[in-house]
Amino acid sequence: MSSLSKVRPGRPRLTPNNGVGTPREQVLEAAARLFTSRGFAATSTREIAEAVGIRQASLYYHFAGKDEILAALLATTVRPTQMVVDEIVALVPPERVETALCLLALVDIDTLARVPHNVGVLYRQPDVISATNLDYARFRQAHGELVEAYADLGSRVAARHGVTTSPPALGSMLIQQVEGVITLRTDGSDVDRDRAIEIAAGCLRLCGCDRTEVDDAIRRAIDLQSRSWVSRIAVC
Amino acid sequence: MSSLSKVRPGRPRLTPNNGVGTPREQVLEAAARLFTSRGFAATSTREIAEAVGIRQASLYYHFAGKDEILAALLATTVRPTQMVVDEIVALVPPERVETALCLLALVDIDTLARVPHNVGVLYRQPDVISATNLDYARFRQAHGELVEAYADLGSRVAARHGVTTSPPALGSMLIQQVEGVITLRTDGSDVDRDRAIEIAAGCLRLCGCDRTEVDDAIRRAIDLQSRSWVSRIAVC
DNA sequence: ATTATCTATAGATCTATAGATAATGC
DNA sequence: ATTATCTATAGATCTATAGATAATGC
Repeated sequence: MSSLSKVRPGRPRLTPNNGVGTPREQVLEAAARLFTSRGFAATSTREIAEAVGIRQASLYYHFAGKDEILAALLATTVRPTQMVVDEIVALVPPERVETALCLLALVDIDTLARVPHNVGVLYRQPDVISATNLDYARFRQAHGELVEAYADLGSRVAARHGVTTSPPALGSMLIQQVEGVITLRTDGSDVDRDRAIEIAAGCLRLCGCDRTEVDDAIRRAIDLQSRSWVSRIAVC
Repeated sequence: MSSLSKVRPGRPRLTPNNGVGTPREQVLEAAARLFTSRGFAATSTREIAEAVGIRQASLYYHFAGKDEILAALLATTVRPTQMVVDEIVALVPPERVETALCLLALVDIDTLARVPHNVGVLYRQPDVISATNLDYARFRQAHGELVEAYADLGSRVAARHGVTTSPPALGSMLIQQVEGVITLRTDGSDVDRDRAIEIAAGCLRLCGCDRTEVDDAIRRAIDLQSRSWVSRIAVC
């Protein structure tokens, strides 16, 4: 049995369907790749169709329009971390806030480094923001909650070290650090395990941890990550 | 005498010229605002012309095309910091690396917070990157040199504190922190002096400085900045 | 009959060019 | 004469719709 999708009804494509998944999924995959690499407004429906291997008009059987393709993409783009923040925090005893922060950072960095196309970056593109009013608000809300989680854990760590940075500022500095992964990937660097650990260590130092505390928290967080389900978070 | 531009030859505009600067500058200003807020590909030449108050075709008297407008914008967008890194570093005695790093960060944050439109963000937009092959390479080069300056200063500070993060990784973490200002501005937050200092302090902590070292370096850097020409860097 | 494609095309842009026009400046 | 605009428009897209067609499935 072939790994190709089983033969479906409907008129055959001019170039045979060699893609994986349903046609709808093929469109989303191609659109994700083109939107993130060339931009939403700069990508025509024709280019998406060509990437899939169908005619431009055939897109409209699956989606009502270009905006709908974007909306469908954005809807699937909750950063997996957002689903599991609470579980991550609950995994660590409250007196080990450093470890919790470190684990959150590591999980987040891992997912950002691994998602196939960085669909999350679309929310930073002005053409996307002006194209979708509804979804953008929802994304900002969810993202804001993640920032709050960083702010909460971070400022609890910071308080122990006399670091007086305000929680909101600290939260945005921490997530900025983690989301540097997106920039690195865009620039073509690969984010390996060592790099992930360096970034997580940076987060701890941002909160005022000294070297031994950083090393300790990293060790514990890596251990927790390797033995728990959080390492197996779905990557869309 | 009026503050409006003096009357020029040429057929008058349908709507009188109330803008400041030459027509060329008016086009660049409008394009900067639209490109950064709505995206390059998503902005039509008609929209630029309307923002200026002229007809779409009149743009072509000043620029050969939309790409030329973009190129002219990008050409004026060397981050002022890039011009003065060496001077900033030279301003501080070599044994005070912390202060030098802090000063560099403060100057950089200040300029990023104050440039009228964040034209630098254009280089992060995929449609811009694929539209301009030539200028992009030059920008990356200049930006890379700035990252190296951060990497150099940062790792000299880090070495004193047993922080073993590799210089390139540390450099990108530091600039990531500083460029968080761009994200903040995009999100509508205002970056005041206190916020700038918090971010600069974060840079020092990233390199392993403890609280007293951070406070000391901040104090010295602020003093240097206030008494030297670097506070008066041109903002395009 | 249902499904998923195809061809063909309308209508709305959008970019860029050609040539006219209304000022100033000599 | 020179300058900076204007009007008009060609030609190239680009999005979306209408209707035909070639498969499967009952």
